[in-house]
Amino acid sequence: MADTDTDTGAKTPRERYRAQVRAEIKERAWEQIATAGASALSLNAIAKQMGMSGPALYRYFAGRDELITELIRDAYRSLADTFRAASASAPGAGLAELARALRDWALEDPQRYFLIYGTPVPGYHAPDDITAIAGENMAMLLDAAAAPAPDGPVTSTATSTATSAMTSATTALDTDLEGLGRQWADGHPAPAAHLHRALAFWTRLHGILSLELAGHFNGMGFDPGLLYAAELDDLLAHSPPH
Amino acid sequence: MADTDTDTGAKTPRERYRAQVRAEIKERAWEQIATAGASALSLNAIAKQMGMSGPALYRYFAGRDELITELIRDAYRSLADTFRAASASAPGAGLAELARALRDWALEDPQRYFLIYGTPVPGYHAPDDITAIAGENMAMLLDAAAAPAPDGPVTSTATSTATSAMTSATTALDTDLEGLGRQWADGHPAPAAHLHRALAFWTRLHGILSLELAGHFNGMGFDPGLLYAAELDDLLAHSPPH
DNA sequence: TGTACATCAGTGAACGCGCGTTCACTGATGTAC
DNA sequence: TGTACATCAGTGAACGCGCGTTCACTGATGTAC
Repeated sequence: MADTDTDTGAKTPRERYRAQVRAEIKERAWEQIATAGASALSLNAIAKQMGMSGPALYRYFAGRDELITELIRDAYRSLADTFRAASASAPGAGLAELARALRDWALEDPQRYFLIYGTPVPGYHAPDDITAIAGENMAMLLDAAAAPAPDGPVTSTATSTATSAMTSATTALDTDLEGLGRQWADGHPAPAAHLHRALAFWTRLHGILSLELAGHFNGMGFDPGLLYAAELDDLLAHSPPH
Repeated sequence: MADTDTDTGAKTPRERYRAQVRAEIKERAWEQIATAGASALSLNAIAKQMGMSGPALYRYFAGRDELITELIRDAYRSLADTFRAASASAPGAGLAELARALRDWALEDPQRYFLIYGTPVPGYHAPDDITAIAGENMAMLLDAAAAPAPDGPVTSTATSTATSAMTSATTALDTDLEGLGRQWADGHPAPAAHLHRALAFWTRLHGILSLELAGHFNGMGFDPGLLYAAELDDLLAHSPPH
């Protein structure tokens, strides 16, 4: 729904119209993906739905692949915007705010989530600018992981120092993460503990979200949102050691 | 590769041959899925690869849908066998053994993992017997979650009682899980803490595995196996309260 | 303000492809007497 | 052991479909003098 096309520069009537049609094509594409999945996306079907002929779409996209790539790009951008908004919402916004935002964003359009984090198409390789946006998201996550956890929402009675038991697997991982810390942070390298927390944040929440959206909790009769909150609380309470 | 067809009963030469061809069709199907994903599975392509005509396959499967359903069934069965073997390997086999087995099984054939736990086909609904096998897997997981954690592989210095800080999200989840506990356990209901641990086990490990297999850790240069081990250790060290 | 030209959105026909699936059939394999 | 019949695996032709994509084209919209 958001017009994510490049609207910078001049805006002649023709360009305006062009951007408008491009946007509508993408909207129909999202509808189609939501209905039958990304693999069922068809240019001809979109054209028919818009009341025009199939080849007309080639005025706006070089082909099916370019359209899909554009949708993936938009999805990553949308998530980045959501994270940015969540970070800007509160002064000391941390992982809890990002978690809430991520969950809302995923539930809002499950197929959009799957387009990014679902089963990959074996042949497809994302262009560089897309991986750059994905990295931007990880950087925001890392920033939030570096901030000290607020004791407001977390009702843990144990202090983080008392509970930071370092297992052997954690020490092995932390030494392994040093290279990544130097790669991600632009200026000073990120501590391994922060990277560890960011990764655990990502993988835990994705695990719940993807299983939930795929319907694997369906007959079980419990609220996945509570499991989501519990896993987040656990992560914030038992902070990795510094 | 394993012959999972029903081999009970008599075995006339014709039946033997029939089972053999059925098995080869499935093998080719798996190869095709591994190459181009499940959505690209084509009966005609399989037939051509086996040197026979397209319609010949209809002697063995009612259609494409039945073949895919059969593959999904086999995948669930294979995972169940793997879990059973891991449980039987050691006398006090617990979550750690299941985690190892799950990871090996997933890495052995990523597309088989995705066929079960990947992006769902929006229209498809699994038959009852498949959800039954899936439930069997969850039951084995729950059994392991109920067993006391061995202190061998886990090198945590904190005792489980000292670290079991109960967050408000956990208490909310635990009360929500009571219904599920009565539903799953055949005889006596499972405690919410065990269900909680089983669910966290599942979602955490799935989160790492699915992102890893999808290639989302690719440029990051750390070993996902270490993150996997660290998350497992964290789960075993900070046991949910009983 | 009007005319000549360039730009560009959209059409319709066509190409080649592969798909799932049906149907009537041939020929080999098994079974019954 | 041999003959008559039934079973069943596999073939080839065909149906209808929808796909992505190309091409030459019409007609409308904008631009330049």
